[in-house]
Formats: sequence, structure tokens, C-alpha cells
Amino acid sequence: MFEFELNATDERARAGRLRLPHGIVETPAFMPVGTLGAVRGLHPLEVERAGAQIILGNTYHLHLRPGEEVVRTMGGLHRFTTWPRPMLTDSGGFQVFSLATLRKIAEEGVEFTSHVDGSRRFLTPESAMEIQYALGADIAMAFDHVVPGGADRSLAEEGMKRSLRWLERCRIRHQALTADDQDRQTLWPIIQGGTFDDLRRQSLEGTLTLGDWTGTAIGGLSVGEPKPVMHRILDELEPGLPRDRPRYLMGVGFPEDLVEGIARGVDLFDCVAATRNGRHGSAWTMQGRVNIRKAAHRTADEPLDPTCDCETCQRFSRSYLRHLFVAEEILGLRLVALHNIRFLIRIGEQARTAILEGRFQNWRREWHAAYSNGSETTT
RNA sequence: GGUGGGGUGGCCGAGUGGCUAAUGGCAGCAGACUGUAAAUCUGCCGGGCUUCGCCCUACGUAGGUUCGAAUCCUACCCCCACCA
Repeated sequence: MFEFELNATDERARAGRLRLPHGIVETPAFMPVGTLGAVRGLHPLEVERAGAQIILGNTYHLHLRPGEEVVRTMGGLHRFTTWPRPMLTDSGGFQVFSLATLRKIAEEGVEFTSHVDGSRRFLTPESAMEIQYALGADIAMAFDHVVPGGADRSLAEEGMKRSLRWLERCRIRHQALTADDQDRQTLWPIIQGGTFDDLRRQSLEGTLTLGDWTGTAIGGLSVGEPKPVMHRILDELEPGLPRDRPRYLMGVGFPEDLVEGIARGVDLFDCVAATRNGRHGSAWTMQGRVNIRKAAHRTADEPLDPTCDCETCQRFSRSYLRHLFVAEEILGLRLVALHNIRFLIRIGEQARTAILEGRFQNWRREWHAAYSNGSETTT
């Protein structure tokens, strides 16, 4: 279980196959985010038909609602949500960053003020493992200390070192939890270190010293730092990352980020932008970002993206989608989110095919030439 | 014909002497969103310009009172309700 087979490489880009308790994940792959046990607004069947092989859930949020005991009682996240394929739960480490105004960090763990009811919640490396084990995803993530992209060296170092210390505690607790059934869930570490190359290297070395992980995650990127910095750090880390294990770039990203991440040896991605931007009416297309609420689409009969094979583009006109948004009909949000998810998943599929056929670099060039990452210019 | 109510920026709708180019909402325009406190948030939204400011034109029409009027007065036009 948890084996990763490297099928082909093209320079640093890789095509692989990851075996998990609930199925196989062919990489590179985008993983839609379903924080609360649902990819916002979408039916599991829609997510599956969009080509998703694995989705995320969130430890902190599911701990607050409905509580891991409910999920465990209902047979675990897979049975509870009816999502039959692999799942990964994030540890709550990102909430250390995103809920900055509601938390207090100490060496023992992090105290959160619940945004749901104001109650105090304490998350530690150990409890994060216990919760994730109860949730029952295929992959559990280490509880880490994420710092902002603009963090100075001392803060970045503090977060990185604490993440390493916490990783050791995560490993011990997770090992104990899975002692009886090692095929049930695996634990992945997260590299931190902010925007500092040497801290990143230190984090990687420290992480690899602590265990023989079945996968490695890179965290703390796309949190406010400039894009070239993210590329530089990926370039810096790639040679040191275990070649025969999947690499997961957490929280990334936008279409161009996937293409560039794949080119730098990343196998897995997740990001809320697809669903969030979709709900906000912003669609990625090869022609540029489309804001579907614009009056320009009032009677536009074409799909969001004529080159897209998603269920939204196969069936609905921009005119209808715009109408749904303006009329605040929920279907609109769902359809654009679905399109965006498919847009990212398709990048993974196309990159994989290109890598397997040894023409990834060409595909990458052509993709960039064809893709406009600004707003669509109305003709 | 009578009585009462009302005519405000693309639409709806506040405002009843100066703090009003005029609250709000909608529509419109522009932007943000990257391991989800987000079906959210931000800016613009009479016209023009040298746009952290200045100049025009504005609250049905015309006149009047006043230092000053969308706000008070007069006449007229139009809309709505009820009564003849």
C-alpha cells in the first residue's frame, strides 16, 4: 500500500501512479478541496465525472463540525460522504496561518477560538493525528506551523523548526494509532522554511531524517510571496526530494502554477481557487479569465471555453450562466465551480499524457502560448 | 369636475432651508480571491478636466421668498386613489 510508481519523466516533470487504500491516483493530479467533507456545492458524482481521483477534507473544520466522533461513528469520511475514492485530510496547520486573529501558538500546540461558536479549541500534533485517524482519509498531513509569505527570517525559521519538532510528535502518535493496520492511513510531512532557501533545505533534510515517508509535501507557498520566489524554492528543493515518492505542493494553485509546478517535479496539487473563484463567477478559460456576470455575456450563446470538455461547457451557454448568477440561482455557482475544477484536472491529465509521450516541454510551451492568464478581452 | 397623495440621478427609493452632486438597494463598470471563517470582499457609478482637487449641470416646468431651496410660496403640466 501507498506505493508510488514512476511511469515516465521528462526533464524534471514526472508521470506516476500512487496506490492508496481507496484507489489509484495517476499523477500529476489536481485534488479538489472539500474542507467540510464536500467539494463546495458539488455532488460527489459531478466531482468524479470531472475526473477527480482524490479530494481533500480539513481536520480543524471537521473537528468543529460535525466532530470526528460523528464521522467515525458513521463509518469514516468515505462512507459518511459517499466519496468512494482516495481522500486526504489537511491537518489544520493552514488554519494556524489563515485564522491568525483567532489563535495562539505555543510549543504544545495551537489554541483556536472557534469561529463557529466562540469556544476554545486546542489542536496539538497528537490531537491532529487522532482526529485525522478517526476521519479515516487515505493520507493524513502533519500538523505544521505555516507562516505568511512575507515572514522574516526569524519567523520563518521558528515556523520551520517548530514544524519539524511537531512532525516528530505527529509521527510517534500516528505510528501508534496505525500500529494494528498500517495499510489504513499514511502520514505525510510538510516542508516549511518560508522564502529562505537554506531554511527550506534544512527543513527537507530534517524531514527526511525523521522517517521514510510515503510522500512529501511542500507547504507555506502561495501565501503572499511573489511567484518567482515559489519557483525558486521548488527548483531548490527538487533535487533533494525522494524521486520514488510523490511530491505534493500544498494550496497551489492557478492553472499556470500547475503547469510550472509539474515542470518542477511536483505530482500533486490542491487549491480552493477553482471552487471559490467559480462561486464568485470567475472562470478560467484558455482565452483568459471570464467574469460571467458581465453584461457582455447577456446573449452570448457560446460556452465558457469552447476547448473545454466539462459538463458545464458541453451543455450551457454563457448567457444562461450569466442569467443564473444575476438571478442568484445556485446552479450558476455550481456550474462555474465545476468548470474550474475540470480545467485544473485536465491540465494534470494533459501533462501526464505529454510526459508519457516524452513531449512535455513542447506541451508546456504550447500551453503557455495558448493560455491567457489575464481577463478575457472582449472582441 | 371635486378631494387627497405624489413627481428625486438608468430603475426603485431616502431626504423636507445650509453639513447635498444628494443615504440605501438594484442594474452597470473595474478589481481581488492559491493546504476555504468567502454563493464573499473592495473601488467606481450626473458631465467635464490638469481627478486626494476644480468647473459645469441637476431633484416635473416656470416664477418667487431667502445670504442660501430637492426642501418654503404661486401658477401650470403629468401620475395615482377615491368621490361625482
